[in-house]
Amino acid sequence: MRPLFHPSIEDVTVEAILHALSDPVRVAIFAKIVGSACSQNCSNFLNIREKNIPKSTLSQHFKALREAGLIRGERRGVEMHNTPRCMEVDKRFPGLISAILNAHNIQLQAKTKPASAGKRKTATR
Amino acid sequence: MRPLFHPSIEDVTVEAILHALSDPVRVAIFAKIVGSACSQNCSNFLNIREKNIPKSTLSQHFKALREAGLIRGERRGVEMHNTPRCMEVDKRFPGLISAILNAHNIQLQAKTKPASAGKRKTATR
DNA sequence: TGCATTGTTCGGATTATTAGAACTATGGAA
DNA sequence: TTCCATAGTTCTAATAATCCGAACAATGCA
Repeated sequence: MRPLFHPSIEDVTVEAILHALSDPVRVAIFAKIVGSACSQNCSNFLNIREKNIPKSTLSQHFKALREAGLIRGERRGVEMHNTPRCMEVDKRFPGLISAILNAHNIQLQAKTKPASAGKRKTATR
Repeated sequence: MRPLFHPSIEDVTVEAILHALSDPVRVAIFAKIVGSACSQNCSNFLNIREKNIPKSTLSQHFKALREAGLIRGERRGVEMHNTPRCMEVDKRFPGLISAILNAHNIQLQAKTKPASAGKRKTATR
């Protein structure tokens, strides 16, 4: 089996990061990896966002996140440990990841409680 | 000709924004629209980033930016005036757009002058 | 050795992106 | 008014990317 490829931090591009995080499943995965204290293996995400993701698709998603430079994957025995590369990425592109994750959270909150402050003006032209 | 569609700000999603800006041509267009004082028409971008973009492709790119909620397009006579929607978007997703544009600038600078401060450590592992 | 578990790779179907050609819409000049 | 130039859009077909089931590889354990 082919060894995992990780770009060195100076080869990481904004385009690749944005593309990787423009997929709802992938942001959800990334957000969970960032938010959890210990590293996560892939199968923890077989049903994320109330959807059943086939594991072949999951594998591709993790590959996309890895090759965008967002996570680091390390095989440990039969499973894989995924850790975020936020520190490095943040040094290269300050504030980028936190702004994206923050926006992602705002959107989630607006979706789960739509009756709150979101509708003060009925339709913002 | 079909009227232009613009999403209202609460329908704008992070995914759509990231996807729109994950294309090198589209970020370049958007950055220029944001950076210029007056509104820009589409044909100003027929050759951006030293590439010749066919106008049918350009038209699709502008549609993508519009429908992501990033710009507002307004037909004035024969041409179109494009203005950014940064204010609205920033109210919804604070810091998102500026972080992306900032990262984009960092990347551009690193590309145009690769011999400067970018290589203090020969290879950042 | 045999098997369960975890993740990858392959192949075909579906979907998105690209760009040339034909088209629409507007403003001016003759 | 008629004709033409200009600015964008839509149509269509080729190409590329994505998705997911099936087959596979790699590890750990009974």
